[in-house]
Amino acid sequence: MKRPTIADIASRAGVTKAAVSFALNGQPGVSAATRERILAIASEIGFQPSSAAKALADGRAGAFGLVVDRPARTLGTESFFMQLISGIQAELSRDHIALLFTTAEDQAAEIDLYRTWWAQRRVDGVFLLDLQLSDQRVNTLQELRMPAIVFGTPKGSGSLPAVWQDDVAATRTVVEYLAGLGHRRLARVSGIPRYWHTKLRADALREAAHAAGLEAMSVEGDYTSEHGAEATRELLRSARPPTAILYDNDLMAMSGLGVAQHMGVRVPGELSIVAWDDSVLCELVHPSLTALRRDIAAAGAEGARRMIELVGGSEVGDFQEPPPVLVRRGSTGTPSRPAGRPPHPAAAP
Amino acid sequence: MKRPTIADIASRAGVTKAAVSFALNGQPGVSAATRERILAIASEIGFQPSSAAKALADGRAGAFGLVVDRPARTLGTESFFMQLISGIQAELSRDHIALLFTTAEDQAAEIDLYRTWWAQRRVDGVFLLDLQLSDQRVNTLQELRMPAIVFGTPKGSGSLPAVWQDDVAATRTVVEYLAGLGHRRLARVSGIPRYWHTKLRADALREAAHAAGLEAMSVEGDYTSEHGAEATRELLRSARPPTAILYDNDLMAMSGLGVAQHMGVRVPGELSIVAWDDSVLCELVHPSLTALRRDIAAAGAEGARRMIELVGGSEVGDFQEPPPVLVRRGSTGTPSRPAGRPPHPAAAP
DNA sequence: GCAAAGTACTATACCGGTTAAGTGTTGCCG
DNA sequence: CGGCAACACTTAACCGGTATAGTACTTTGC
Repeated sequence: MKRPTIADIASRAGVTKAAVSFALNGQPGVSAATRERILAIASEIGFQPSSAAKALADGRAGAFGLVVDRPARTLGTESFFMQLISGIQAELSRDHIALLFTTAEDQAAEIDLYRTWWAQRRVDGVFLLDLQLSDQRVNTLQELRMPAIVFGTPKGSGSLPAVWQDDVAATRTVVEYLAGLGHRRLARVSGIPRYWHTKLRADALREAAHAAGLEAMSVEGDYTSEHGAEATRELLRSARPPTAILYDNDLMAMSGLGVAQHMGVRVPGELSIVAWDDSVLCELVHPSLTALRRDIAAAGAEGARRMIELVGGSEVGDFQEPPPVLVRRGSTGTPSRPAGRPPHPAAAP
Repeated sequence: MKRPTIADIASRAGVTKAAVSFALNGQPGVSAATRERILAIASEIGFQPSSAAKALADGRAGAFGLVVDRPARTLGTESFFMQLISGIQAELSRDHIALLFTTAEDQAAEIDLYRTWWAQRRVDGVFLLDLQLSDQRVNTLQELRMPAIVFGTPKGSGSLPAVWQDDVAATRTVVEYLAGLGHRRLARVSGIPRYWHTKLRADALREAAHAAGLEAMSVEGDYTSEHGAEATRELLRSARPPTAILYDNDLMAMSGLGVAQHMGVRVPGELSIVAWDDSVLCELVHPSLTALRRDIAAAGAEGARRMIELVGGSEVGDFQEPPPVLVRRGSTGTPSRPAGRPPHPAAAP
């Protein structure tokens, strides 16, 4: 009933603990015959090494950490985390590495947690999310010399390797698509401005719109449906409302759609809507939402692979994900009433 | 730069490791003066005990596990897990206990994971979700003598303590509310039938409807929006469609609402909708959805407390959560066209 | 005034692995 | 046939804590 140790295997095989350790880890020092006998016994009694003993002996916790510091309620896009975690875990489970996952009240609590985990040797490294413009976590981790992989832009990640998607190219894709449909006035409901990706997307929108000869405006949001609704009302009530809005997440896009419909603005007839982050929500509403889809699980897996290399002592570089795919659905179309302009001015130069 | 150990503290305090251990753990065996000196040094150098060493010495991993085996895509939008985890973590962090969280492909993989965790002494216990009618996990955990807390009905949880909500009472609340509004024909779009809570709710609906003199029908769903939509179409096309539908989760309720509106069925005029599980989604749609709200984080915290007691060796019993609250919103009302009956037959006995 | 009891420690074994150093046997070569 | 290397192990230290047994010194009791 008691969980077996290498000592149990050793006595049953008539050798010492050391021989068992060699056999189990593929080290030289035991004959092939003995090795096989030991492995047979180990698998027969279902031996698994104690993670604590292993951690103590080799100085590796055999675990990584992931903390989310957004308040639990406003996490609109939880599917993100589940997908990320299952992608990460797919890689980690092969090496029997565990993932510590938790939520934190704020960034200070998150940093505290890193300090504690590191001091306790609970984890060998952590995954960082939602990089901010001047991110204290990066400094802390570098100072602790704690391995970390950033999911997000390498800008501002310091020496920490990043797994990132090209927000600039993605923005350009959306702008060109909308321009091609005949839109001339775009708006964006952004996420929280202190995040790097928010800034990158904002800059990219400005540039891409300029390059395509379009007007672009921006309203700040915070990923909640309330802000999505409020921002949409504001935009649609303005003197020269946009004919297309790009939302920084699916939840705001959804509530924006609701607001537009409530105000009697036809989608996509009078307003096209694009969501950043595809999800089941986008398919669920009427019309369904055109969205940027990203393979989150693949990013998680890539990050996990890099983390393993990193704690193994290798030099690890940044990794750029394949560009997100624009999934075209019912919420985007040719603007039928483009506020005093012909429907397809782009087609008539 | 190296992380300090009790040996470092011992040499700085001029005592042995044992004295430091006594001082840090509040054991007798050191004078008050020495204890204070040791504690001062410990906090000065930011000492935290190595979790591995501690685990090895006292046989406790200092961590619990939580596995979800629903496919990552379908559990996407439910904030359930985040809330549960933050509730659990709120209790665990006080004792510096970690939470291992991961997803598994299916139940077999989940059970494998439990076996591995237990054999490796990675966790001291696990939290179980979505109890099924004949749940192999319960058998496995009992056989391994692995501590576990079930989030869900005590029926079928065997000897494992459960933290549960009274689905029967909640169902009755909904039925009585709808009956009070004048509804006479109810339907339910259920979750996956192999789950205990699905069965309990089904039985409860039948009984409560019978008691209130109502008709009740049921269609099977699987928590995805596709099934929610399909089931709704089926119900509304039937010869005698219901005037109210109770959905087993928010996502199916949302898509049901969409289908109804698409079919030209007015909500709540011709159809009332109630969702099990409140979330931001329910507030987001038009009309907003009446829903059963449960304090998930509180349940998580309660489960965590019980888990700590359980691995501490105490006898732990089941805990019944406060009944879920019915949050009344725009999706429910008096049936204006109750299929050939007067609007308020309940009021005219 | 001296044994018994208590206090404040130290010394050490132990948890279950890994690993460097040591030992006995065999094989090969000149 | 002696010497040395290679092999197949064993011995023992170590990781960083906890816990038990032991020791020196002080206090208490009669």
